[in-house]
Amino acid sequence: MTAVAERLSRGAVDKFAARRTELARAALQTLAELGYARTGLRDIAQNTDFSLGVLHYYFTDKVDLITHCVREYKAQCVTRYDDVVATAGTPEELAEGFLQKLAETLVEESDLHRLWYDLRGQSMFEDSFRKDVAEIDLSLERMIWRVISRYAELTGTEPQLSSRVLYALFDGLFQQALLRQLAGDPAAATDLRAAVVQVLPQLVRAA
Amino acid sequence: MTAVAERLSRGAVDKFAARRTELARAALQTLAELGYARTGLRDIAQNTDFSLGVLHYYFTDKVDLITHCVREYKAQCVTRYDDVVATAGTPEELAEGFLQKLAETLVEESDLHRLWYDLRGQSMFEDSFRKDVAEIDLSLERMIWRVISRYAELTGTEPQLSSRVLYALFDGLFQQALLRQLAGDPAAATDLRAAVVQVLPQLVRAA
DNA sequence: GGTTTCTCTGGACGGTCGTCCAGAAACCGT
DNA sequence: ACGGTTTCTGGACGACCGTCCAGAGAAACC
Repeated sequence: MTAVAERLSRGAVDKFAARRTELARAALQTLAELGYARTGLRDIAQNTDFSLGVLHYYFTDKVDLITHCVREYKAQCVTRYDDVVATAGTPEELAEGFLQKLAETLVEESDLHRLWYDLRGQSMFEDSFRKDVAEIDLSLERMIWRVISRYAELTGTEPQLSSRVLYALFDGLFQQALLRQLAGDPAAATDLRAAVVQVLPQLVRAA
Repeated sequence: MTAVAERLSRGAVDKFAARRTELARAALQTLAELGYARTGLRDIAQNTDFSLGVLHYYFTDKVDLITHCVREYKAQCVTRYDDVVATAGTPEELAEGFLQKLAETLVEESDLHRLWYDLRGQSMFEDSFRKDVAEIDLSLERMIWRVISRYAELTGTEPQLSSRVLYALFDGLFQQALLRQLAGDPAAATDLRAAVVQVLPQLVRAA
């Protein structure tokens, strides 16, 4: 049993876990800035108030740390559209709220999103990430499903495609928009909105 | 002027360029196996009949090598569906041929495809790759466009979405299928076929 | 207040990385 | 057969990597 696991299984988990989260959050920021391939533990430590050693004190190894980063990322973004879904009373309102958030996060959190695609790509090579990445992908799929199924409900229609396919389509649109956003294309967000506006009505149809 | 550039600008380019291509091809294979983050120049050299030094003899640095890998990749896959497009006489024939190739490459060239997504992800962090990646992405977009516009032609309809949006949608579908394929899901290819069959007819409509 | 436990530091360790080069080997026209 | 050029080798270089630890400092407990 590692020191970390031992520590976690004991009583006062709160403070220990809190610091882990704090460190994971800092690591997330550094990773989003540099990318997985170019981020070392020293880069991460330098982004905190602590030294390199603490990372090994709170995490067993690099994989453990990055796994917690990924979990932190998930917590941060999986509920992004839930407010909109909960409060929208008309399909137009829902669509507009969804589009707004979509374009907003594309521009303002582009670094975080590119990290997600980076890590999902890593999971195609490294088994250690596969499980967590797959879990997050599923969470994102459900997030999209909540939006679309609610949209269908509000329009009195039903989704014509499975949750999986719907997510794949939106993910493709978002990823292309992100590429253009990061390349400095000022029209990336606008074009993403336009694309979704075009696609959205075709995904649902009268039951 | 570097030694490599000097060599290239002279007369007998053929043999030099041929070896560069040979090395790039070997590098491509190694990268597809290990991924960008875990592939060193020594791994690549070990996959050839030569030593580490030759890599620096034929390429100025790692970026130069990988750039040529990416170009090699492009040459290898951008014409994948052109035969089908050229020979298909009916929409059904085209759709079936497209689906066949799509599922085939998903299974048999999954390593190469995951490398593409890996490198495209890298281009979100590293400027040096951005230009080449964007160019290949455009080539792939046009590849998809040739398929879809021909499909529309054969059905007497017209594409309802722009080339860019169409590519983003297919790319999303393919990437999700690839993730499942690499995770060992035996239904990945079948499900991709099913998804495309569902989506394809919705993308074109009577002019 | 003394002692145990938790937290953190700063540096060391072996290993791998990209880069570079002196010189051997192969190839060339003459 | 020979001198010049191209091609290739094998190893060296400094930098950076993840990991680990001895011990300093802080906190908690008796």
